[in-house]
Formats: sequence, structure tokens, C-alpha cells
Amino acid sequence: MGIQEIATVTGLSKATVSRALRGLPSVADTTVDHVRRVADELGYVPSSAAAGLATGRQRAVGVVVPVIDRWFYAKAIGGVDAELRRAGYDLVLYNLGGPGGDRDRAFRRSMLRHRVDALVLLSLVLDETERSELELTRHPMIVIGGPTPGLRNVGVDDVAVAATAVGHLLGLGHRRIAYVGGQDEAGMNVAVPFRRRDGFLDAMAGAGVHVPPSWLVDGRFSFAGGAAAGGLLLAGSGSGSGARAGAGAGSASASERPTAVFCASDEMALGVLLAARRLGIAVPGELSVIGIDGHEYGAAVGLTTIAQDPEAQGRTAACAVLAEVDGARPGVVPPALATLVVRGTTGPPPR
Amino acid sequence: MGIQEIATVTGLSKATVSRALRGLPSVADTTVDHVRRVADELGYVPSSAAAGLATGRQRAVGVVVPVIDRWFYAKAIGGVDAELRRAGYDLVLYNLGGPGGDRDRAFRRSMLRHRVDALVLLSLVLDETERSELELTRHPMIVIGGPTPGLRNVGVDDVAVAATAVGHLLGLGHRRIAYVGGQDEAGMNVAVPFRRRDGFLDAMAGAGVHVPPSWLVDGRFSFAGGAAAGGLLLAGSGSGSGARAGAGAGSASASERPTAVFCASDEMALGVLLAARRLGIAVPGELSVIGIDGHEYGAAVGLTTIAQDPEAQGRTAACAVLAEVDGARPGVVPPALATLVVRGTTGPPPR
DNA sequence: GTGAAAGCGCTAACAA
DNA sequence: TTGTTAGCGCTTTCAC
Repeated sequence: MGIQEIATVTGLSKATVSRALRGLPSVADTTVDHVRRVADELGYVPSSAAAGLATGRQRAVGVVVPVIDRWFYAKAIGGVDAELRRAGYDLVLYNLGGPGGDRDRAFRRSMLRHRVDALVLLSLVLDETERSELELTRHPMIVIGGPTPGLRNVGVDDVAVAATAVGHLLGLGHRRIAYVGGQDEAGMNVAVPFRRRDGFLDAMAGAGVHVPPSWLVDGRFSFAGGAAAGGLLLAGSGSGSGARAGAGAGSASASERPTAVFCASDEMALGVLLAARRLGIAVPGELSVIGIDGHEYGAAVGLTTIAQDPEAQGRTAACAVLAEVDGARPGVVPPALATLVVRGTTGPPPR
Repeated sequence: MGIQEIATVTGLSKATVSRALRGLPSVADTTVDHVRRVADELGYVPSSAAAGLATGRQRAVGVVVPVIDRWFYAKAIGGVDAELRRAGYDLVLYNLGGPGGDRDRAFRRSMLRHRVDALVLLSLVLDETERSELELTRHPMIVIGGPTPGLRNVGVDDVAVAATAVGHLLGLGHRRIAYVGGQDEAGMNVAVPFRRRDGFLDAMAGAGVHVPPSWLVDGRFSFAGGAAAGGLLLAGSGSGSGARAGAGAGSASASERPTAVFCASDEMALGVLLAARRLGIAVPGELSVIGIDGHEYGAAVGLTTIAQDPEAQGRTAACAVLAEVDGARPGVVPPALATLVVRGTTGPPPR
């Protein structure tokens, strides 16, 4: 069951069989037909290892993710996969497995094993060693998500996205706007949250609106985290210092709490929505909530958001590295699209 | 940058270097140290292609999924990955890409290219051709999810799970129980939904409780689908025939609609919860809702569910095929665990 | 404990 | 258009 069998059966040479199978020019059509037929009959299956050894090309690209079970990563992987499949490449997945994962081993033992021809890194922040180790492989590389020094990157302009969100809220008349962001421990994502927060702060400052520090809350980029953050923001202490009198049952009075919350992800926004509902705060009547992502759940509940398309980003990234594998110059990748989708969770602030 | 370099630098033979690198016995400890050191200095990275060619083992296993961006699949992949990494295996992902994916090509061109030593199939239903094509590769194989004729399988006992859910509801006093299930088009999952529905129907019949056909609703295994199904069930026509008078605003009167809904997935249950909220139906006061899965979102909103652990299932599956790759007899895989987690969405029916 | 040599299954010059 | 001849980088008998 190798190329040789086909050669002997057809009475041709291995070389010709190889050429025929790969559809190279300069092989008689009849020969191609014959070879193909025999290969089929014999149930021939090419060995990627042998081909890889001979050519130095594995026809596979590695995708490195912090974790898989998060909306953004899963979607992005899907996009990368789609493009790879189109090109006849396989996708080998390197899951760093969150903070608990044995990241080091993952790196050395596998990713560098020339099993792949290129790497797509999903919003990773690498340390010095990792960076230089990867550089050493001379593989085409690109990162999706936060910009990483020295590497090409595809992703939305997070600062601009935050500005858009703030602009929407400001336009509706809001001035008391809180932010829910923070780090995603599981995701090991660092740059993106910072850029969104800075974008928020800058936009607010640009509009001359003050943001009390206590209105910058950590939602851990998760639904549960968002719910907790929402609880803190809406029921806990308001804008000011710790204890306040007359706020009945520990609940922030309407005049003290924000009239809008900008969340750095839809999942957190959904959490905030949950918190609001639990506290009996009407949305968007008493509180506006806006997220980032374009998560399906958000659509179902009518969440206003700045939607991005991680799948498209995955495709873009895959195309980029594939082109580079084929010898193209790295080239610049344009920023990914993000569009404001106004739905039912934002409206004018209460009077 | 091959094994040869190390050989010349150390003054040893390729054979010894190879042995040292792989930690085989019968190599002097000093030699091993020396080789390792030199390899490190040279930044040596083994070629999996060459090793694979020589041994016939790729040290990689393929994971075939209908789609990646679904809770169950993402979690399960994570589990498989964890186990593979432990064993020093790589994971190559074959995403069938939903109904739109070019399934055929995915099969022939890649999966069979002996790039992997074994296959883990995630709740797939294969047609004849696919089955026999896979058989032909003689690879160890296992499926996670619905049982598939001729293949080992890991997963919960869906019939039992459904019975547990029904038991819980019945125990609370419910008799008017509806079911939200249906097919997950994206997931291409067939057996599981049927088994859960049948389990539900059997359990109900066993308890002598009638289920009107209109109380079997399709929720497409998604949040949005669940919300739609919930709307239909709770606001649309009740148990009986189409139009009814006096049901005000097209809403099913409390006496006609179910007092409990069993959903074949947590995502659908969350959708039903959303529908109930929109209709102003109190949960669990007027309506109990139970799901299956153990989704994080469910935990956050207090959804009662039968939790399963897809990650553990992934690990189990990986272990099983890995063992088989190492020459072990296939062996029987015990059913995966599923545990009733009672939270706040189920309670006694309204009087 | 170590070395020499023969492949693993394919591709890639170079001839014919 | 097809065949010949070398490898790709590793593992693996079989000697030493």
C-alpha cells in the first residue's frame, strides 16, 4: 500500500505515479486516469510523513490557543480551519490549557517539532523565551487578538471599539458610565483588556466626563464574573467611598449608580444584565448595557454590542500565513471589522 | 540541525544519539548527558515526519468534530487534548464544519493520510461509505456521544438521564411536563436527541402520564431555539388543538400549559427560561425547568440540570485510543457519569 | 555501550 | 512524457 505498489501494477515508475497522483503537468492524461483508477482500487492513501520528509512541507499549520472553550477562540479556530481545509492543510491544535496547563512542555516538545509549516497564535502573550524559541523555528506566524511586538496581528482596533461604545452611550445622553473588564485568567489574554479599558478611559476623558475608580470593575471576561461585577456596581457601594447611610438594604440608590455599563465582552454584559434583573433594575429604562463581541446569546436577549467576527479573523490569519508559506512577502493585515449593533439594552438615561 | 549534527559534534553515531535522545536504556549516563546538552545548545528539534516515517507512528491523534463552537464539543476537545499532551501526542483537528462543510473532502484527503495514529469522533453519525473508509485505515477509533454501531463509545446513558430528569419532576408533583429537544443541525448529532426524547417518553409512559404531542418541541439544541420553543410552549396554543377562545392575548392560560419543561440541553433550558421571563411566568413558582449538561451559564442563573462532564469524557476517550495504539485490547468503556444538580429552577407545581 | 548500514514512502533533479 | 537515482531525518536490526 505505497506508491510502489501502484507503480508495479501500472507498470510505471514511482516518479510518474507520484506526478500523476499530484496532478502535475507533463503526464499523459491516459496515464493519470490509469494511475488514479489503480490507486483507488488499491485503496491507496498517501503518507504525509513521507511526503513531508521529502519536501520539508507538512501541509499543516499549528493553532495555539490559551483555551478552546471560549466563544472567541472556538469561533476563530473555526475560521482558521475553514481556510486551511480549502488549501488542503491540516490543523494541529496546541492548547495551552489555561493557567494550569503545562505550557512549557507544550512549546518545546510539540510546536517546534516541525510538524507544522506555520503558526497562528490566538491572543497570546509570550514571554521572552517563548518568543525567541518560536522565532528560531523561522515559521510564518501571526497572532489573532492583541497586538504582539514583532509579530503580525489581526484583530479589531480595541481602542476604537471602546470609543464607539462610549460614543453611543454619550450620544444617548449618558454621563454616569461604568466599565466592566478585567483579565481573563483562563484566556491568558493581557493586551486586549487593557486596550479596551484605556480606550474607554480616553474616550470618557475626551468627553470631559469623570469616571470614579470604583466604576472600573473586574468581570473576569466571563458570564459569572460579569454577574458578580454587575452586582457590585449596581447594588454595592456607588460612585463614592465605602459606607454610605440611607442607601437602604445596601443597595445603591438610583442617583448614585451608573446609568450605563460598558462591558469589554458580551458574556460579561449578559452577566450584568442578569445582575440588573435580580436587583429589579429595568433595562434600558434605568440602566443601559453595551458589550463587545456579537455573541449569539446577546442577539437572543437583545443586547446592544460592538460586533466583531472572530471567524473572519481566523480566516484572514490563515490566509496570511498560508501565503507566507507559499513564499509571499509578509504584507500588512488590515484591522478587522467591528460594527455597532444597537439592540434593546441601550437607551437614554433615566431623568 | 538534524540528529547528524549532534552525532558529529559529540563524536558519536546517529544511532547512539537517537537512543540517548529518546532515553532508551543501554546508553551510558554520561553519554546521555552529553548528547542532551549538545542537542540543547544546537537548538535541536526532532522531525516528527522523519520519526513517523521510520516508525510508522505519528504520535498524533485526530479528533473529528461536527463543529467546534459548541459547549459540548469544545469541552470534550479540551479533555482529549489534555490526555494527549500528557502522553506526548499532538492533536489534529478535523472540523466537518457543520452542514455546509465539505465533509467528503475532509474525510478522504486528510483523515486517511496516516497523519494520525487514532481517531476520536465526536457524536458523529457516519454513512456507510465513511464508516467503511475509516475501518479501512485500521486505526483505533472511539466515539464520544451517541452510540454508533460497530464502534466503541463513551458518553452518558441518555435514556437514564432523561429518566432521572423526569423522576425529579414527577417527584416534585408535576404531571404536565413538556419536552424541548430536536436536532442540532449544526451539530449533525442524531442519536443523542432521539435517545433523550425516547427516555423522556418512556419514563412518562412508565409513570402513566400522558404527553400531548404538542408538548414535544424542537429547540434545535441552541439558546435561541430554546427561547423560541419556550415561546411556543408557554404562550402559544396549549396542550390541545389550535385556536382557543378566552386565552387573552394569545397566551396559554395557566391551566393549559405545562408546569414543567424538560430540556435536552442546558442551552435550550436557558432559552426556555428567557421565554418564561418575557411572558412573565414565574420560575419555579409557575413553571419548573430542568436541563442537561452542566453548562456554566446554567450554574450562574441557578438552573437545575443533569450535569455531565464532557471534558472527562474526552479524557476517557483519549486514554482508550492511546491504549489501543500501544497494543492494548479494545476493552469496554464504562458509561460516563451524569448527576442531578438541583438548583433554583425546579420546584413543586403551582396548585 | 556503541557503530554501520539498511530502509520507512515519498519527491526532485537529471537523464533519456 | 517517463525512468533513474539520490536523498529527506530518523529508527532499527545486527555486529562489535
